[in-house]
Amino acid sequence: MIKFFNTLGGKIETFHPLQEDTVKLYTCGPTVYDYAHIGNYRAYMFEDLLKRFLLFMGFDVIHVMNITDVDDKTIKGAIEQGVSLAEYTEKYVHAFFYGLETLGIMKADHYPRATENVQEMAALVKGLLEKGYAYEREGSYYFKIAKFSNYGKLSNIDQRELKEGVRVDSDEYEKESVQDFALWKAQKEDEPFWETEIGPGRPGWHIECSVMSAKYLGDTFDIHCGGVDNIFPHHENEIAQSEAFSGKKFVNYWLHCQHLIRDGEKMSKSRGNIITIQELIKNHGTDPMAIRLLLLSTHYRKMLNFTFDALDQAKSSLERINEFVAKLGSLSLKEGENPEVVTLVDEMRQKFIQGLSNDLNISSSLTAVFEMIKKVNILIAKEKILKTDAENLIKAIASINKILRVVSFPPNIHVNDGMKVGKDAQVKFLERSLSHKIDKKIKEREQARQQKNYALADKIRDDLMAQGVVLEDTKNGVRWKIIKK
RNA sequence: GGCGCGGUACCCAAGUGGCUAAGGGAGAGGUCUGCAAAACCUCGAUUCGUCGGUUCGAAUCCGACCCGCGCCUCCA
Repeated sequence: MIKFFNTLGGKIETFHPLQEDTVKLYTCGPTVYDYAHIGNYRAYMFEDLLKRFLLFMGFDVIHVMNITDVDDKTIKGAIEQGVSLAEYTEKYVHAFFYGLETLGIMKADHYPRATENVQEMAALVKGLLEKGYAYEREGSYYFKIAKFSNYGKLSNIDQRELKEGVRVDSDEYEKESVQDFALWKAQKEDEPFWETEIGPGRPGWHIECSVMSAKYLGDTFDIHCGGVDNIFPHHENEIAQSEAFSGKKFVNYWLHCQHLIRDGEKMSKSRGNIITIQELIKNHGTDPMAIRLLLLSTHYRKMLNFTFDALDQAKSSLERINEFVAKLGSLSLKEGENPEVVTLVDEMRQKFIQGLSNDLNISSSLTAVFEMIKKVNILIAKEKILKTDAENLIKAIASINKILRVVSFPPNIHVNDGMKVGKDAQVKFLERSLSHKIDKKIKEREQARQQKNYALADKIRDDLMAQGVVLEDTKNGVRWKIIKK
């Protein structure tokens, strides 16, 4: 039984998709006016966890993520730089996908762009106009909130309780009511515009999600995600537009993730406290998988306070798992299977699934993994692990790694997890090309050690260390690995 | 002012009525080692923001309060 916290209603609910084995998922994508920061990626990471978990549980997932490539900020940026809107946004779109790939976030099935769906948006505005939910003022169109009685259901904001006198866009002064929002903005001088059946202009922000979700997922679909800051007004307005137009329920489950904060404050471009993935990797030498685990390991409804200390901790946790897998691969074991291990694997798997089933409680799932590692390590120390056990354990880790996707399997272990990581592939290549050279050095060192020439042995070890290769003397011989920062 | 989220060990973080309050990181001790490193093991909160209340029993439910943060304006 899978349960999620549904913002609509504000409680935990059992998840039932519209179709038994398919989940229709819409996640709010980036506005491509600047480089995405790790706070933005936290949302995409939470959505990745959700999606991978659903896939893991046997659902098909149809995933749509919009790309907002026209809005006030993109227009402003393009004008400032004297380039076309498309030219301006393209580099950020590119960077966005680079970030997804770096962090191992699965691709959506569709990435519709606002600029490619403008005519459909105009058609929706026209439809709302005909049904009396919209009105026109000087070429702009607004949604008439007074007409939509369900307004405020998602965010629990009663219309009357909206703070009076808050800032109103200077170009929207002609609205009937402050709370009404723009569906369509009339053409302005120097700004890009589209010729449509409702006149020249450009879409408002909320309309794109209503149009593009319906286009790929239908009038009603299962899950809609985003950051908590989207609850109001963005998602509230989407509901109003979509339901007013279709007369049907828009979305069954609304899932929102909390913010990533830094030094106690929300990370955002306007506050100037952002950190990008590129910055972490290039300036701090961070392993992208440590970033992934950090973003993943705090429950999505809890604020995540980003610190470099937390990043180090995530990296250490990750290494614990990686070391475990590497150890399993390097042991020389007797044939056979220990029933105790079979039970441990079963328990881990069960608890792992149970955790995620409970509103994506990743902490509980990770605990299951670490508990198993701990118990197996004891068995390894007692030499109670047999060959089949090691294989089963590796399979089990590979299996849950379909969701976590953070584990690096050493070159001698071949797992088909169907996913390649850029960084992993790089490291593996490095390992292969260095392998011969290092083996030679290790032999030299072993010789020196046998002759009790420890000075030479230590020098060889230090030299390799300087090159980022760590040697470890174990019972089964010398093991080496490349240290990733 | 309205609507929300959170406050559990040095740090991160589960647990939401009852066995010893998970797990990870850091630290201390130990095993291993020529020495290291790495790895592994052991240890760690009589206590869950504060104060009351309900209960045989509360970190968990109720009330009040304190603190931090977010949204109400573009924002993941």
